[in-house]
Amino acid sequence: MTTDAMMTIREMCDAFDVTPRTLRFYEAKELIFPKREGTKRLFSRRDRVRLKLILRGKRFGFSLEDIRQLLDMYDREGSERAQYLTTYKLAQERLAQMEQQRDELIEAIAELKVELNDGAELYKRYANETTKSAA
Amino acid sequence: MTTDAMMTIREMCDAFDVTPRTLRFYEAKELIFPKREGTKRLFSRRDRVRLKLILRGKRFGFSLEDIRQLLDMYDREGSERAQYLTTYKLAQERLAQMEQQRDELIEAIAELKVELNDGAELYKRYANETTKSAA
DNA sequence: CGTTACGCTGACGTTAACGTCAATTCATCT
DNA sequence: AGATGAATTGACGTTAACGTCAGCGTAACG
Repeated sequence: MTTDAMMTIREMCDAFDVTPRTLRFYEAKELIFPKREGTKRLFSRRDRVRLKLILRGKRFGFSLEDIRQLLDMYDREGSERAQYLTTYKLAQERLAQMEQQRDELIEAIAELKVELNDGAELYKRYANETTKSAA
Repeated sequence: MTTDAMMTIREMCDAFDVTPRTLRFYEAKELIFPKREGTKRLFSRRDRVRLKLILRGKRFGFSLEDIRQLLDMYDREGSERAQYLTTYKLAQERLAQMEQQRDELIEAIAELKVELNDGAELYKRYANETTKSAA
């Protein structure tokens, strides 16, 4: 159904907006497993699914190492409850981190806005003085 | 008024919770300018003010290089309107970045929560099956 | 058969912000 | 005087996720 053919490295790069180096790097890190036609890489549907998950994981802020472990567990999904729980726990921990990060960010934004307001008033005064002396 | 004495590197480290390496690094990057008593560093009130600003800047997510530029302008605060505007603009740009980052984070959190819910239901099914087969 | 394009494999480079370690100096404590 | 404890400089190490470059093979075009 979902285009089942193998894809070349270039097609992959165009499809996912990554560089060849990135794909080779992910292969070296055992995140994807392209087959070979002679020496050239061929990416299967499975590789594409994994790459999609990798990129999503990155958006979530997971490290590649985290992602590799998650993918490994994802493979034998359901086969081992304990492992699934590990995945679940890892994701929840990450979620907690992200929420904390979000809160810190929100606070920092608020602080920075205050500074900017202070600054704006300072600037207004200077602008006034300048205007006055120019008048 | 605000304790005007010079401080040793150790006092600084204790006061600001940084390592000596950090202070030396900041000096090398020309963010602070401790005097010398023989070969030993002595930090003035000015250094302390700057360090405080540096650490705040880091909380805001500025790079040290950004911070250095901001401090330089801060020094001649008010003396040059154009420079003040530059500072202001830089801070606003950073604010925009942070707000975008915050929004992306919030979205990623939402996505991740959905995944976790999906996962939780999957797990419930497995748990059920296991319970059944155990019964 | 020459060249142009693409792919492959090492292997070293990059960035930020320090950490870590060695060799040395200096002052103080005993 | 010897030992102990801080400080200093210089230099290399670290981490993540690739970027970049050299040197090589090969496949198709004309």
